[in-house]
Amino acid sequence: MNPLPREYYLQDTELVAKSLLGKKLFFRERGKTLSGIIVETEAYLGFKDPACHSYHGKKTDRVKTMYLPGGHSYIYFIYGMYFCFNIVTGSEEQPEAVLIRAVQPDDSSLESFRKNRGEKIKDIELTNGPGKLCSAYGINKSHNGIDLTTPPPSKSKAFIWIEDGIEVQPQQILSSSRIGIETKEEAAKWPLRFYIDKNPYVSKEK
DNA sequence: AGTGAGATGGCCT
DNA sequence: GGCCATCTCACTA
Repeated sequence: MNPLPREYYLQDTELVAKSLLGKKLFFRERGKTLSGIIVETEAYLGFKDPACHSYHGKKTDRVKTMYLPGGHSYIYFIYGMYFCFNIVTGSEEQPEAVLIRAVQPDDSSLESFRKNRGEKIKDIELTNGPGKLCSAYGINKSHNGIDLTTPPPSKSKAFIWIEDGIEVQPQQILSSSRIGIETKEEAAKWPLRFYIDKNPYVSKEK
């Protein structure tokens, strides 16, 4: 286990969103470790971003974990059925985050992912969307606010962390507007979604 | 392959 | 009461 350090997450949010492509997302609970390569992310830029939950300094119960230092998980419940997994970036005064939208499953995790998602789901459909990947990993609200840089003292507690994975060249990184925020005025156009070119595990082309 | 509706409940005004 | 950083299924073609 070799989690990326705190300093990594304190960098510029957009930079982190791009840099996370190719990294490995690990999740360990009840002695079982699942993993996949991050292939799609979105940046959410805090105070100045109308699409961000912390826009204009909003700090309701749900958004509180975004005010933790970079390198914590921010997980919220959406559409009555799904969870979205984000990684907090920046300092405590800077409630920004990166949404993980899709991963490419590691072979060692395929069996568990399918068990969590349903036996008839194709490999390609297991983790190609923010709600799908949470369901595949088994990530839910109980994992909100976890420190991704330091394993918990007790092994029985869940841990989520990121490690270096595959190398991604700058020219392999494409960007687009973010998914699902058409109603957020001009921010709907901001090119803050990043994904690996031609990777089949990306949620959708655009 | 692409479209459209329904599921389902926390969150916020 | 309406919105929502989503997904699935049934239906066209």
